[in-house]
Amino acid sequence: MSIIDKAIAHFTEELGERGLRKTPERFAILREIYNLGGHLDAEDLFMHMKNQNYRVSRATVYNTLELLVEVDLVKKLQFGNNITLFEKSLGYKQHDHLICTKCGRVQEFCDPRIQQTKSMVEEFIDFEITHHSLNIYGFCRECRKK
Amino acid sequence: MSIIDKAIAHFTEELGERGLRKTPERFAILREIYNLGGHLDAEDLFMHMKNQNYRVSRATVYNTLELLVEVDLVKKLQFGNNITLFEKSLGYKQHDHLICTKCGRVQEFCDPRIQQTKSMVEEFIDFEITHHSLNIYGFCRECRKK
DNA sequence: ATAGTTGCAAAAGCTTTGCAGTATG
DNA sequence: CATACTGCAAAGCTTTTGCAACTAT
Repeated sequence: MSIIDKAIAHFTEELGERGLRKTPERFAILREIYNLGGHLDAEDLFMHMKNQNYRVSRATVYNTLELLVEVDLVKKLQFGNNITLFEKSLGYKQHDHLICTKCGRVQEFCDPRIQQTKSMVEEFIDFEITHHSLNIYGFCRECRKK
Repeated sequence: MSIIDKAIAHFTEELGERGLRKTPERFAILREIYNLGGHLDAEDLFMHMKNQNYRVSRATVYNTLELLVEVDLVKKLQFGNNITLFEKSLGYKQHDHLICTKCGRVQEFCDPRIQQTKSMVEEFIDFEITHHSLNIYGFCRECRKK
């Protein structure tokens, strides 16, 4: 069973549990995100759907993205001030992001230390963590050369 | 010499070096941020200035905030989707933030591990770091009790 | 004197909302 | 068939921009 099929199955189940309707738009958007891959914003996604002659509205794109974030199929990323991107999350291991402020490129990286930090926070500050966001900004290798 | 005086001195120097004018509005905004303390957004700051009968415009508040971030006197924080807050940074040691998604409260915490992560990124990924943002979201002690 | 800055209001950009029509369960 | 969901366009919010007036140097 491929990742996309697992995602669709999970979405179907969640929609059922929540008493929400299984509309074709919702599945089309999920499929598009998983097929495209990478990081994309709401407008990108909307245009991609339009270009393929899907009849979807911006409102539905925004609503569905929010829903997909809620059921953990998509992660919402916030970089800098007004850059919001989304990425598929099923089958992805935990990672954080490096953002090049010159060329805008986004790289992923992993460091288990963040897990230790989170454990420390839960234990000593008595804070119940739902999620985190670690972004490191600077210049990527290519931009440093120039 | 108090923190605020150091901040003013630093700002004066930076403005001089950059050939920018030392306008009363710029210093008034800097003073307001350091006097108020805590986390505040652009609109808060604008209203505070207005209430004290300062004659400043929103544009100047935004421009000056950006300038203060550039000269490292103020840090810009981005929480969730559309929450941008600013905090004074002179005399503050490095820290990150815990954001309660129920009551909106923002707590600060320190963990030296983030420095190790940054060193690792610089060394092994060849990425030149300028700054980072680590936000942990969840429920604070008070909200967990309810 | 002369640019850099400011205030004001309009514009821009992204996201949400209202409403009438549509289609899921 | 009832009503959750959709498309469309208008409205909302925060931030930016354009321009005439002002002022630091």
